[in-house]
Amino acid sequence: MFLKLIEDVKKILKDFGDERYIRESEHADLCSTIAFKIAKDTGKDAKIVADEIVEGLTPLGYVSSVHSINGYINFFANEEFLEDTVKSILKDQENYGKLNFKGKVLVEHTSANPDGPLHIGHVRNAVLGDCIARILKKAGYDVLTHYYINDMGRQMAVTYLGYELFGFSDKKSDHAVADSYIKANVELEKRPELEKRVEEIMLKYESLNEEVFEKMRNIVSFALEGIKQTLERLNVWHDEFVWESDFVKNGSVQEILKKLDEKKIVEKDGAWIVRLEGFEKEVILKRENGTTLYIARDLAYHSWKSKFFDRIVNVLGADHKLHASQLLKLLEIIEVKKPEVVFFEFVSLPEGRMSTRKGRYVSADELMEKVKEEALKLLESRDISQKEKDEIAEAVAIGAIRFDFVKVAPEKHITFDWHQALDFERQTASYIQYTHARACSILRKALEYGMQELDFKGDLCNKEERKLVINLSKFPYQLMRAAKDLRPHYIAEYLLSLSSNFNEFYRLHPVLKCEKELRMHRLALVDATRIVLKNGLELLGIKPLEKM
RNA sequence: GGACCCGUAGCCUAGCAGGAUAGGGCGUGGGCCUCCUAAGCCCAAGGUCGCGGGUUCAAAUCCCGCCGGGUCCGCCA
Repeated sequence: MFLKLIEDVKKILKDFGDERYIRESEHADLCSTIAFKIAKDTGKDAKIVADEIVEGLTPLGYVSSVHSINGYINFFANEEFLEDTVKSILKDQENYGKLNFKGKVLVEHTSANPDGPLHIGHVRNAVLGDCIARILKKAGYDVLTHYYINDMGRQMAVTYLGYELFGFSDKKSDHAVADSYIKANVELEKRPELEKRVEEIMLKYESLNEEVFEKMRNIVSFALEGIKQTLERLNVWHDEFVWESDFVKNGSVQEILKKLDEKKIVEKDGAWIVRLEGFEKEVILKRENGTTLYIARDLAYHSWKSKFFDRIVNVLGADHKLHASQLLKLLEIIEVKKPEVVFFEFVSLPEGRMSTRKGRYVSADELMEKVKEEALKLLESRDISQKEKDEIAEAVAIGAIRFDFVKVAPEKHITFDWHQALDFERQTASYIQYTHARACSILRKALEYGMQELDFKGDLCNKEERKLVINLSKFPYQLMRAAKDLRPHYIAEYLLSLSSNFNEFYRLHPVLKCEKELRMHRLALVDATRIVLKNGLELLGIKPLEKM
């Protein structure tokens, strides 16, 4: 509905309706700063320019009034806008917010090496990618998600070696794999002659040696089993798990190499080398021993992606920036559609960066367990069943973890802090879940008392209600911004502000105790808020609880 | 050394196609449950928006330089 308001403002401003100068404001429902721009170009006073513009304007559509103040042109929405906002939310329910973007989108995310369990760095990737996929889906796209299984790297050969030397313990599979992988790395330091075996495994795997191939696939699948359990608990979903080695197996890596070769850019000096303009570092496609490198397989994978999708999104750690820019450049050369890459910065521990190889990490499983324990403590004294407590604690814990990662802009470094991770007193997912539960509770009671009619009236709105409705109207607008920029934290910020608006309203204005007309009006508003919070939480993969 | 990212109160963070008193939260101090869930709400203190220049009527936001932190610069992925 807010998008409609913007359209109306554009219409009112006519020639001055440049969208770049229309923005949200704390002083109005919308404002335009076009007068400042014109003042700059013409050398006039912005105040006077704004006054002159406003003189010639007539409000229309959802806009009730236009004012010029200090160069700003302020717009206010009318009561019809408030009513239509609430009505369309109540009508559309879970579909409220849906946009009409069209096309097929592939989102690849997480794609952690299957040499151990997911750690909190992978969680950032998984949550970001999963939220982006949810947002794009709500925006109208046909979305598919991929986990790219990096089964061909050196680290997998070391994992294989670890299995040969130590086997796997009976821990959760991904943790068992990590233990042997870590031990194998220690062993490699002590006995450098084992390097030969590592290389042999890599060579045999790439040449599809039957025994090594089968065993490697089993090891990787075993690790993946545990990883999938973790992802499921995190409420992160992948439609497909794609094996890197399949692109070797089906010949598409060779095809890509041929394509590049035809472009006459490959130097063959034993190894296959491409020197890209503007890059200080050359790209190696093939080693002297004939095996391919990651980038060769990645090119094949992206060539495949480009055939089926209109928009391709990759979520990657910032350490992949060089690789990604080289990949993009090579894709450009062979005329293949390029992906949009969403980078996120590192999650480190107070004692430094994490490393699976060195066994220095906080696993996602450990994080989920500890956060849940903490959530359970808060529920101890509540008069609800143990089963309910467990379900609530689980939803609160997963929500808190997801929210903590999605809330901060991806380009910010995160230093993981246990104290912060376990603190529910902060404004976090549980704040939004609690607000949602509050709304549900009022509606539940209303139903119990036989007060099921809802009837929102624009003219009954007080200050807090009006503010709340205006913010409710912004949900599709915020979704659009998040989908365009691939920045899910807009949604997190939005839900916090909406919760705050609702809690202010809740404190000052009783719902169930007022006379009928006002009660029906407020109940409608409570229900509309409930719906938007629910839809918003679902965009972030957080369970909207009805009781807490 | 080069390239990229970050630097906003004691701590975490939003704002960064320039614009109205720099928003939140944690922590600190003080209030609010005979009333729809206090995982809530209100008030207060706390800010050279890393530093120095520049552009502009206007800079947290754009440009340049510096400082601090991170990442990358493998025939690893």
